[in-house]
Amino acid sequence: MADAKEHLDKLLQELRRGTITIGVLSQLSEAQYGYSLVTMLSEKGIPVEPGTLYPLLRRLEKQGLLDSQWDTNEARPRKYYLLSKTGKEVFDLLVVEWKSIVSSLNHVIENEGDEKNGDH
Amino acid sequence: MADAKEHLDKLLQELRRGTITIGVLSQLSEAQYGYSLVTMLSEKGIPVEPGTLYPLLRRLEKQGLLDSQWDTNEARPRKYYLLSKTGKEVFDLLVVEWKSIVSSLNHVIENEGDEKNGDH
DNA sequence: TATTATAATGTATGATGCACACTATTGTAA
DNA sequence: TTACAATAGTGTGCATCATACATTATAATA
Repeated sequence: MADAKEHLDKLLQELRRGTITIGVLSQLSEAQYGYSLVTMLSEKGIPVEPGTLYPLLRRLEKQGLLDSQWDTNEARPRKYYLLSKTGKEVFDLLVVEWKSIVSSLNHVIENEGDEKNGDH
Repeated sequence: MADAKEHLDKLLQELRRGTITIGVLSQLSEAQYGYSLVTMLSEKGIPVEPGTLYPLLRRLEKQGLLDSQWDTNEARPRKYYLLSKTGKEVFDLLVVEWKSIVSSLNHVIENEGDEKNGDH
């Protein structure tokens, strides 16, 4: 029983994987900095470790989906990220595909085990 | 523009990751063998590579979520997999969490960019 | 019979992203 | 000055997935 829980955790981790990216991109129509994203997303039910987020932001920037800019005027320097043009496009496509995945999966989950529809 | 597509593919792969497990588990209230799962899931909009599925099945069995049994009576020997008791429980929990993830994500996707709710 | 296609299972390898556990710096409040 | 919060960063290890390949057995076809 105890290790079923551990396996669950791992499976959940895999499930969440990739969704973090959508979550992040969804918040970057307006510029945000890393720390604000961490708290913001957590409040919205998508907890992200800083050690996960920061590398993610850098990856997305390197891929050209985000633009970044340091703001050194405020108290502590903050690095603001914003969706690039490409990022917007990719985000839109991602959302479309995401919905398709969700719909397929909901379908198999609900029809789970009931195979008895007129094919016998 | 061309490489945005590649990045998309990679992001999608990450998105799908983990969902395959739910898809597989959802079909195993009744015994199935690997090949039948591949075709079955593909028809239902969840394409899986055999080279992905077989290791996955073995993993899940090793974790105690699946039971397996060879059937050597039929033409070609087939290895049938079925949800174990633990597997059922884990699947149910996975589904709950999955729905929660979906709901959180849908929420941030739809509220994308509209931050203007009385907190300033 | 020889050949090809397809059903069916399996393995090895490589790329990649995520969590975790750190380090580091700067404000601010005690 | 001590301590904590805000803010950003790095390095390592693990697990999953895709791709490609290998293998056996049957069915079909020439």
